Amino acid sequence: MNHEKMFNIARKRGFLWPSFEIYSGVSGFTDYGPLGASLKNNIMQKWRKQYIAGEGFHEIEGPTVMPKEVLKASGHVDNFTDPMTKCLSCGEVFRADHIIEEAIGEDVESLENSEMDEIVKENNIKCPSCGGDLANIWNYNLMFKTEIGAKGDKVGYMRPETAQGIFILFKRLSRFFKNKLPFGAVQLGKAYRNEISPRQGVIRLREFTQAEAEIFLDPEDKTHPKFKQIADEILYLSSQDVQMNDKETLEITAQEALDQGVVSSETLIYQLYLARKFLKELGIPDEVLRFRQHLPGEMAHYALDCWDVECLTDQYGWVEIIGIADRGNYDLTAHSQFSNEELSIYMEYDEPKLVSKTIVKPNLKLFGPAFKGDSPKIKTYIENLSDDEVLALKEQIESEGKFILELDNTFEILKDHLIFEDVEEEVKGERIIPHVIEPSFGIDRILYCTLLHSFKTEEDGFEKEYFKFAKEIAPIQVSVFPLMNKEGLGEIAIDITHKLREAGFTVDNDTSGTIGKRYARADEVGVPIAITVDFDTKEDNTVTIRDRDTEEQERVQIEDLKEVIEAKLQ
RNA sequence: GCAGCUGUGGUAUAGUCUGGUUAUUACUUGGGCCUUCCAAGCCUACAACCCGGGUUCGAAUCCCGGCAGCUGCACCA
Repeated sequence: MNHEKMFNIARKRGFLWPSFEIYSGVSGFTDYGPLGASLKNNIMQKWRKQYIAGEGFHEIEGPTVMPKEVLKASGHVDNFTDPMTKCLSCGEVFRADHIIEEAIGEDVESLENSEMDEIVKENNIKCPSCGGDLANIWNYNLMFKTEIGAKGDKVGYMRPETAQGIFILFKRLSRFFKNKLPFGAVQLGKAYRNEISPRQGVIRLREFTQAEAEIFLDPEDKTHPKFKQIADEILYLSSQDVQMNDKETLEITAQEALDQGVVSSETLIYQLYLARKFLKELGIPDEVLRFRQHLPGEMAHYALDCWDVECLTDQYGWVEIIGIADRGNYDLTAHSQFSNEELSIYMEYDEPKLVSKTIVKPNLKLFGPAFKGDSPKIKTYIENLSDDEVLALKEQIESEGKFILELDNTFEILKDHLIFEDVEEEVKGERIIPHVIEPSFGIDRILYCTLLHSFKTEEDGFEKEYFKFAKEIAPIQVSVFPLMNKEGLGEIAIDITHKLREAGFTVDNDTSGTIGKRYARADEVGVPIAITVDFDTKEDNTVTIRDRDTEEQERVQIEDLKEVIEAKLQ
């Protein structure tokens, strides 16, 4: 693990470049060079393979600009902010709550801005650097704000996470999945957060790529059909208990994690397992991973349970690269309220249930004449009472003989106006709001950790530094070189390069320097397979094919190359 | 956002304190020679003073502002 050396080579060979460099750069952004972009695509493609093909989920792609309403409902407009104030004389900007806390020694985090303004006035709090007056407090929102349309009166934001794009499609998705739980939708794409001071390279970006899956579940049934297959897998878990009581990391099977209640559901455990499998196949080993449960105070207010997957780095310490949360029904409930849409799903019972209850209806013979023109609205009120309210009404009328109803007028409802009936009703199912389990991957951070942990150094006369990428994600799959640049070997190498490109491989052709140097260059960027054209090639149409990891060579007929390479890349 | 330190070819650096020649050296990269399988050697070429302003006859060097990086503080729903 060596951030500095790794980062140097990553820059030199075209993985990660600073953004807007010729204009001195802007922090919080990064450019992926040719190999970086390719590596990132390969990682995302692998993610798709695992979560779409592997789990039967489906991918959607929503807009990155969202109207204010969506983010109002999700809570981002109101809560994704810091209160700020500014000195009117020197222009310095401060976190308002921090200045106040410092001045009066009280925690004011939960107060409204206007309340904090009051405190500033009452306590005569001034600018800490020059003593000037402070402006009224405003909220600095971490979202990038923009305008939709020419009139500029429709406020939009760059999405701060991809998840909301899935929640707002719930009705459509639910129908797409034939209204059957569980189902999962995924989205890969950019998200934006205008961080106040991002300083950790690709670890904390203002524009970053997420891959998220939203798995919609029956709240009563969070079992997972494939759980049995992974029940014996060992998991390394740092639970709340482990963290708070300084215990050893748990090393238990998935089944034990479930039985002991360490993780709350089969589906959540299964997702932890999947995350680990994914990272392992990218070349990030168990030793540098930690599965850490959020502490009670750390957990977002909506989360029922939340686990972070963290990866060890030498430069930044433990870095959160994946979050796996049980968000309950928080998001769907919020969007349902704000949009007035029914975001629930009808669950049919295995067997219809017989429910006995009391219903109430107006005794129309007496009801109509008693209330005349007012009867329709009173009737509507009575019919919309909940089961419990009907019981309460019945009780009151039976004991007191009447019920006073306050609508736009006061009405006196007598016992004779109503008919109560005890009935048995057959209920075939009910509408429920699904719970959501969300694995959320930070692709840029995962790419960084992949680079870091694929990076190897060896002392071999000189220092050898190279990326040993998992074959599946190597940005260049094959390098082809002539042994020497003469007697037409170069032309044969170019010919093979073209043929392999047509066969669908990413192929590099390298003719400069010596053969040893070319191998070294290929190794540096983790090319798994190198092919050398030599003088025998001209005689018998064979080439040597060399495996990066074993350095073993074998001779292969040119026409067999495609199959041999395919087999080696498996 | 605050404080401190830093900023020279692709990389690593000399020069900055004490202003003055064509900005040092190595590696890398491109072209060539040589070379029969893992960074050999030789020739050659490309390539830099973070940006802007100021002081000065003259600024990589001194001063101011900005940007970026590192460290600490703060922030990270």
